[in-house]
Amino acid sequence: MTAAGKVRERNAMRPASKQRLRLWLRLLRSARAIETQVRERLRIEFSITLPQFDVMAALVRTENGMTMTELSRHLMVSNGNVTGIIDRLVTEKLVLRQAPASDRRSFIVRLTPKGEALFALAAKAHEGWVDDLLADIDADEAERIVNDLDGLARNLRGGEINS
Amino acid sequence: MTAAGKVRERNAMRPASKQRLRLWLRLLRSARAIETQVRERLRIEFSITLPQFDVMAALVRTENGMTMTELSRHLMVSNGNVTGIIDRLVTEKLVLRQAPASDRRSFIVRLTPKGEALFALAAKAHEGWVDDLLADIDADEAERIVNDLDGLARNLRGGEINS
DNA sequence: ATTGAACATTTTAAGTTTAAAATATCCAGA
DNA sequence: TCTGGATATTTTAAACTTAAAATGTTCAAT
Repeated sequence: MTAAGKVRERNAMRPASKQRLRLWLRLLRSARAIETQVRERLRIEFSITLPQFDVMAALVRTENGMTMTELSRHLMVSNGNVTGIIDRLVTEKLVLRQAPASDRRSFIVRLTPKGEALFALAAKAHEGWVDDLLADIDADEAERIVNDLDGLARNLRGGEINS
Repeated sequence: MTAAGKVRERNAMRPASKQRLRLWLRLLRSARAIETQVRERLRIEFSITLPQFDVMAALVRTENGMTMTELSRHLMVSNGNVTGIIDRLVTEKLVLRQAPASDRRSFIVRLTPKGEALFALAAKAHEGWVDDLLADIDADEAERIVNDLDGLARNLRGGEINS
């Protein structure tokens, strides 16, 4: 038997629970490896942090901004967390907080023109980095995994799923 | 054409770079969703944090402990980070630092018997949680994704790959 | 033996993250 | 109108995280 065949046989013998545990560890490890790369490049090339990039990526899709709670849910981070990230983005004049007339509890967060311009550059670079980092995975493989992960995410209460 | 067929056609039209970007966003989202669940349950049931669990998981596999640097590389976190996590685990008497005679720069970190006992319980529970969370993915699917992610990880300098 | 580069770890500063408590506001029902 | 539960956000405390600088140690080449 080939070496690869032996690996397959050994894996097939694992109970499903062990396979899923392996999958989870791989998932975490891969996500961390990519995150580390992206974080470092964002810092060096654009002087922004990954969470700040994530917030801007959420905002750029919306016509009318998002509230703090919407951001928190979309990014799957705690609500208190968003406050600090937005504070720093406001300081850098990349986003602004607007008080809607209708509900004085909430704020609408929007990108400023400066934020839009910076994000456009960063997003373009970001797509290129990811394309390089994932170069070993072709489009079909990528789609298959995306679909598998979609099924997975439906089991987990909480987070939104977006394009 | 079926709705699923339309989705496939639309996805097939995307350039590979967009597909890879989608994959990365899904990967991050799935990992976060699982992490949130695991973190909460570890805290509630075992009063430990996820990073502390990760450290103990690394240590339990070793016969002779690991140095701080080995831990840092294995977990793919910065070296300074490990210091604080170990400090807190030492306070809880779950691990201990040993000074090896050979090299006074380094420390060997080991699980205490208390740490081993706690981790054994937590690891068993953890495997069950992950099995539930990933229940939609069968063993074959899991193995396929694991293999795909392995190929991916090889592109990324740094992190170790482990069973 | 000395020196200097490499290595292991800790420290520091800034930012992120969470859970939980506190504040302020909204809104529906009595 | 009033009251209470729900909602939106901020604050707080503790832990995590990183990058970079500082400290101490090792080791090889002189």
